[in-house]
Amino acid sequence: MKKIILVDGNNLLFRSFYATAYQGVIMKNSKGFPTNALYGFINMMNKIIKDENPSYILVAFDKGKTFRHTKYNDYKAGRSEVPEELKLQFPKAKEVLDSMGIMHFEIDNYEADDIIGTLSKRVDNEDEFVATIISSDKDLLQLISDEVVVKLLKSSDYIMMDKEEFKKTYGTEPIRMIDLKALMGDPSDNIPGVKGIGEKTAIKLLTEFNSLDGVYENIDKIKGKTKEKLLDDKENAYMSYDLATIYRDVPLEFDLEDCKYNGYKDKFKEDLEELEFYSLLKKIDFKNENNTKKKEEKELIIKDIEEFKEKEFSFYLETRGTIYSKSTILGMGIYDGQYAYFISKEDLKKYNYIFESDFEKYTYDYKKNLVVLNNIVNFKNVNYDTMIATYLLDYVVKDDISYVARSFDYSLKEYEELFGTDKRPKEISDDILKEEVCEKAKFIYETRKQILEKLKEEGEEELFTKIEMPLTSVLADMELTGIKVDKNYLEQVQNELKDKLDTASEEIYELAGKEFNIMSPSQLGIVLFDDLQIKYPKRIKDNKKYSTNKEILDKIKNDHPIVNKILEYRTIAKIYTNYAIGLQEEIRSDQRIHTIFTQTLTRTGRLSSIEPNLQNIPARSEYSSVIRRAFVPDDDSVILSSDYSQVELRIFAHISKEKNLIQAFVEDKDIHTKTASDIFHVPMSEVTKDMRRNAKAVNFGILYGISGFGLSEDLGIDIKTAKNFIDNYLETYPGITKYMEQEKQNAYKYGYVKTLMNRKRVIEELKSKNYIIRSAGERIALNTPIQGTAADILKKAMVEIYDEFNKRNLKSKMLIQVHDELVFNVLKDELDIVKKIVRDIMENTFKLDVPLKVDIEVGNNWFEAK
DNA sequence: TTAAGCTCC
DNA sequence: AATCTGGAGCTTAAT
Repeated sequence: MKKIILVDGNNLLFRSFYATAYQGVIMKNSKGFPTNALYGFINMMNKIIKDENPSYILVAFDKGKTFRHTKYNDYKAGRSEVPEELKLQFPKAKEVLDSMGIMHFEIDNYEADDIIGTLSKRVDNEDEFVATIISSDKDLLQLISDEVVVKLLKSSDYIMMDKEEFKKTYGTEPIRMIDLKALMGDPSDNIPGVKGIGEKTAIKLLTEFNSLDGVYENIDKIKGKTKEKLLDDKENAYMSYDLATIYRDVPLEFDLEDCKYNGYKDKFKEDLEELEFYSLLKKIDFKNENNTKKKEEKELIIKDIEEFKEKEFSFYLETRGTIYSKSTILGMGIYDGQYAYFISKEDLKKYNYIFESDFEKYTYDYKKNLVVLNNIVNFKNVNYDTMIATYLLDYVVKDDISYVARSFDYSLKEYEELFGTDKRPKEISDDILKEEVCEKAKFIYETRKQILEKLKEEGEEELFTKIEMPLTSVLADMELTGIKVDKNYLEQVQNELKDKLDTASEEIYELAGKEFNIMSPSQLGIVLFDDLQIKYPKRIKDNKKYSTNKEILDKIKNDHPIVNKILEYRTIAKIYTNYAIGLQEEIRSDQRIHTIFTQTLTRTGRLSSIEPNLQNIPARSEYSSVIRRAFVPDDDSVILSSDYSQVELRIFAHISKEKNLIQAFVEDKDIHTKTASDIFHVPMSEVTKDMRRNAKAVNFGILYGISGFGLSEDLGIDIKTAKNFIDNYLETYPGITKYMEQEKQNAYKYGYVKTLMNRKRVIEELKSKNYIIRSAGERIALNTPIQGTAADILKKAMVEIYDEFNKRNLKSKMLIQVHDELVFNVLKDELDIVKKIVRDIMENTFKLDVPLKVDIEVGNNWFEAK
């Protein structure tokens, strides 16, 4: 029996391209030729040769305009453009296949799918061959037969799909993949399917009725929404069926026998050199033609930790579970540039001295180490964290190190591959664990110089070493400290709110004339707009669903007494579940809440706070005082809150260099009154409350790039007046118009923007052909430097305040950061000095053309301190 | 799992 | 023709 490998070349190249390109970084060689797609492609081809040991292989490509041989030929024209950087890599891919001795094929007006479909049909029709198809496109699963299997690519590995496996997963025959797609659609392939039906529903339908025809023949047996959807989209379903069907009669002038694999040629080496894939060059065994078993690349030697001689090293802590309060320690890998070592969980304490040395240490997610190993290991001189560094380079960073490793030619096993999912956890053997954590430590060590070099190129060295790295320790300390919360008090609040909710809901049922779920937008919509016949204040769009959000309810609150009740119910319900109950559940046995500050998540440089989120505790609403009173100081202490006054507007004034705005801040005027005076052309003394309110909305709107439409909605005025406000504003402050134009231009030119401390954000949206997306990109370009600089400044202040507290041996503690506010537990004895330190540092840590101003308040709980 | 809604700066 | 304010997290309903 002969085996032929059929590879979907387009699919492979696309995958490899987008695996890295969406992070905004496209790998190029020194000549500037993009190579990211080629890297993954060649790597995968090499892996296929190694794993499959094929005698016959063919890589198929799309050619010409892509269309299916159906009556819906032009449908697929809607697929998005291929990026230029990817297009360039196609010819090279084919050239490399030649030098790898692998046949490839393309033919006008057919897709790779069709070629593979045709060849697999031939395999089905004769006796000598079996086939293995390789792609990540599930569409191809329809080709599975007794003689044809599909290996579905998933990250760096693949899943074998044969007839049995398919049946297990989809509960039906492979040919029904077409019916499945007809129902669920495939956005990536522009196949619409039936709107609102996803994979789960589609599989259920097919298990019951076997085929698309079967579904429609039995449509009366189907109930509710699903039936409606099916009937609404019947035409689309059948069109999708045709689109999803792979054409299997492409005119081919060659046969299976012609697809012999010939083995690597000398030119392959040259190609890799030209592409500068040095790690691949090392890995590939060129002499072993037609692959006998290969030697692995240089084995990682793992020695006994007892043999470790002190020097600089990297370490990687493996834990099960990513939330550190709930995670278990599995062990630690260490790499010293030559050898690797493994320390088991039990031994970590014993080898603490290794981490306490003065030698430099590098890791990934240092904060997790500090929190999880608190009281077990004392870390000293850890000055490099791959997670932080790559975040600053604007890679998308996840908890899983393997994710970012892919961007650096490294393939590390993914968390899921090693540990499975929450539902299906996998057991991991000690040997594999040991090897994997050591590989990870090695990755940290070996990419460090390269990554530091990139940081330097971007001018982010100081941001990294002086702000983000030290901040990691500050945040770890804040997380470990936590904030004291009065549980009894919250319980009491919970009970009171519960009563209010009960009363309110009864009143609502009374007014509605029936009982219903007030929290259900769809039920509420029916009550308001159908039962009570309140006029819907907006045009109802095609999707024919009523929105019942606050904006809508505010507009109709004079039409019926029920509306205000519902608004009230919603607010109380939110406070009740999210805060009164939610916060209680997060209080640990030490009476404190320990949030996690994510340092590598936001695109602007802000922190975020999770489990629970302490950055969205009510502050303005009626019930904010009730919740904030629950946050209390320790014994002999008070809560101190210190927040920047209008920090973003001040930064805006500085960056735009708008004289009028700068002057207003320098003279310490009420900025919104001043703006009102300027845009309404009245003296400051004559600015009315209403004028100030309008000016304030414009001030903030401008920061976010609001339109006349948005401002009019915000202020409840007509669009024309709103536009007028904005025009007046821009006329009054010409520097701002100029700045905005320039910033946009730069963003288009470079594809990214930077904050005052060089934090970088790549803006892919600016490349979009879609006006809406591009406009969003422009607003991002304008807002990010401002929001990001504000984040930079407060982070810098946090590090300095923390150091100063330590230097002076103060026992007061920084507890929470809320973007422009810091919350402290301050010992009463230390109140004066803390006030002074915090104000001094926050106001002076970064010099702008306008002064920075902070407001400090103190109290016996967070409410009193605000 | 996704969308809607609401909380914060 | 559709959209219209930047950055987050959490809960509930609905599918």
